[in-house]
Amino acid sequence: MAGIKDVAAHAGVSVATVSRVLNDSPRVSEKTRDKVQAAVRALRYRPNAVARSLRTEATQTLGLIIGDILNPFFAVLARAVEDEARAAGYTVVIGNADERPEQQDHYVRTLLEQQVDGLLICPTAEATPLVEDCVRSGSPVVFLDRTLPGLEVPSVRADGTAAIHDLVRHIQRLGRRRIAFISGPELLSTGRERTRAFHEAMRACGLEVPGEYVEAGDFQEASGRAITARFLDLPEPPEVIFAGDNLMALGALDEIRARGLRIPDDVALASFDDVAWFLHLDPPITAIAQPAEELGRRAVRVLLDRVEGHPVESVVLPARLVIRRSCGETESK
Amino acid sequence: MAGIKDVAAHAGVSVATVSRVLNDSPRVSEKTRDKVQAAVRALRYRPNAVARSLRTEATQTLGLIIGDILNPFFAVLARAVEDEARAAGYTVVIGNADERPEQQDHYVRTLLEQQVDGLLICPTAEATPLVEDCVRSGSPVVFLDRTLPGLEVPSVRADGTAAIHDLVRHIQRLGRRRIAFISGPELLSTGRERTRAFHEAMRACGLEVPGEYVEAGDFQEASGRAITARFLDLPEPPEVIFAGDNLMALGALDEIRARGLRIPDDVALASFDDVAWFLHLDPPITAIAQPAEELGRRAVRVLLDRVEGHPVESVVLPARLVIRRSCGETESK
DNA sequence: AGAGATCATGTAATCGTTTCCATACACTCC
DNA sequence: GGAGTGTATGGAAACGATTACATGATCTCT
Repeated sequence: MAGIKDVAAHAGVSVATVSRVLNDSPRVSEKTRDKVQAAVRALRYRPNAVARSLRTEATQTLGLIIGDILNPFFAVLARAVEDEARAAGYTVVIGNADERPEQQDHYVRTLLEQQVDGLLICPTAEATPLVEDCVRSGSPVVFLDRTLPGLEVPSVRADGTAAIHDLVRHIQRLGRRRIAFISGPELLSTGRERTRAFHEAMRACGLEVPGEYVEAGDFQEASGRAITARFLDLPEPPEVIFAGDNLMALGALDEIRARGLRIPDDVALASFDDVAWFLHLDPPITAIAQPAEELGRRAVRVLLDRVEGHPVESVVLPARLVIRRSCGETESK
Repeated sequence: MAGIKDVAAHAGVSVATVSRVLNDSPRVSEKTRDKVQAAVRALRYRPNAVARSLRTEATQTLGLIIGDILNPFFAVLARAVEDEARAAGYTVVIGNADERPEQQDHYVRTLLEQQVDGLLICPTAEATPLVEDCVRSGSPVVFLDRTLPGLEVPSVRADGTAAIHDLVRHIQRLGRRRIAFISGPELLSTGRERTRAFHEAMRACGLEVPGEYVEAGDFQEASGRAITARFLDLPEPPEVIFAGDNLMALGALDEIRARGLRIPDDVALASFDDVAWFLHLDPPITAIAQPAEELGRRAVRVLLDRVEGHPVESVVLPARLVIRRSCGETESK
């Protein structure tokens, strides 16, 4: 593979000059610039980013660690992160933690060794020693979607509190009161936050939440289905089932269908997380949409600000209620 | 950041020895090994992969260029590639070409500069000069899902021919004959192949294919919807609409629903590509499933064989028909 | 006991860039 | 015309690891 030396020889100049041309430094005469560029083309020279990074101590690369690329929410996030990063001249390396702390650690370690310029993490469960370490040692890290308590790390996330209030009020106006919630894992900040918001909203609307009406799943399809089954088997089953994320909503949907119940007539369904195909279901599912693209973009901007040493602040964007038909026909205004 | 030199100083040995311990070379005494490892822990030393790569000329990184991470088919592919690569000690950098040749080129260039050890490409449209160049210059490239004619590159893909035959026969047995096909772009090998297989299958079953019953979309939702509209406006509309990929099937579904038609009673629907939520639709969609995980895994294995200089062969795996209810109730056996 | 083999360790070159500093040449100005 | 000021270029030292080769110590065998 041709190197900068070969280009220099071919153009009859020194490597320093070639390097200057490549990084279009101003101090190069028109003539030599042309000679060098001709040599570059002739030899099909391609700069070696590894060598460059070693010297400049910057890789123009960001790391992104997410729960699971197969979850549409994360896919959208990843896509947005990549687009924004590319626009800023960065490449993104995505790591799939698969919601397992040890695999998350694997990626943190690998990405740090690869000398990424910054790291975006959607943290799984509690902080691991490695993550704490790397935060403490000052690596530029930004948390995305989720946060970890007790760590001084800027984060970019959505707040669903208001939207959950809106949802409960919407349901109440449609004349239903018995709402059950499939909550997320207590270990995740998003799980905790949604559960708290649900209770608050119910109280604010003057609605009861019996203990059996809230059960924690693991954000995966199977748990959504199992919990829905238990809800429906209750002596007094709920009129509405609200799932804490899109995968558990899917599980709930399956269970409801399997029992031959109709949505929304027999039981209504709503979900946290909006995904493209909710719109295509029959009936379309009422959901709380997180601004996923915006989250991804903002996260990159915050991270790059950190990398450049600017002071940064956490970002919280509101989620919003998207009313469709799965909780009943919308009241006319 | 502590380097190998600091570790050496701390342990009272030379950098060579530290390096040997790190790469667990056998020629190190038990005692020094312990000393070095202690120093590594004490200093929280983390090897610099950039420096290592420069010296060893290997980055332990693979590049993967796909059409769009938001398409569930590619998401599954990406996930499988990553899993298999990680198992082999490699990291994967994913590039979203967004089905645009120039963006594909951007990633090819960037990934080559980053010195990836191998490149997996799902090529968009025709070969660009850059891709041809890089293939000709012997970079280890493997095509995934799609191929490019005229280039000597091993590929890993699924063949849907047999499954499309099965589908047509299935539909015929259910008593329908007028099948329309939303085909993919002529520029993509997958588009061409599916169209050819559809025609063959129809002929083999003795069914007619009027010219108006085949129209090419772009593998995106909107085109699926528009083409479906035209099909349904035909004087003699089809009894079955077969979409060439999952996104166009979604578009078709929307158009059918928007007209208040019932599936499968008024018109049946089938899709190439199976995605998780087809199962959750009402009715569940009959589809042709590609072995996406297997494709991803095999692609990595073929690529790594190439990287290691072994002779490799292209892989073709069969797609298979998954019968659900969107074409009518299955005949009892 | 001395030659030769074996083993642990160290010295220094190297990978392909960037960049600091020196240099040489051409101006301008008094 | 010599001092001063730019400007284009080159030489060579980094960056942080790996590794060929050298070295000195210890062991084995006759």
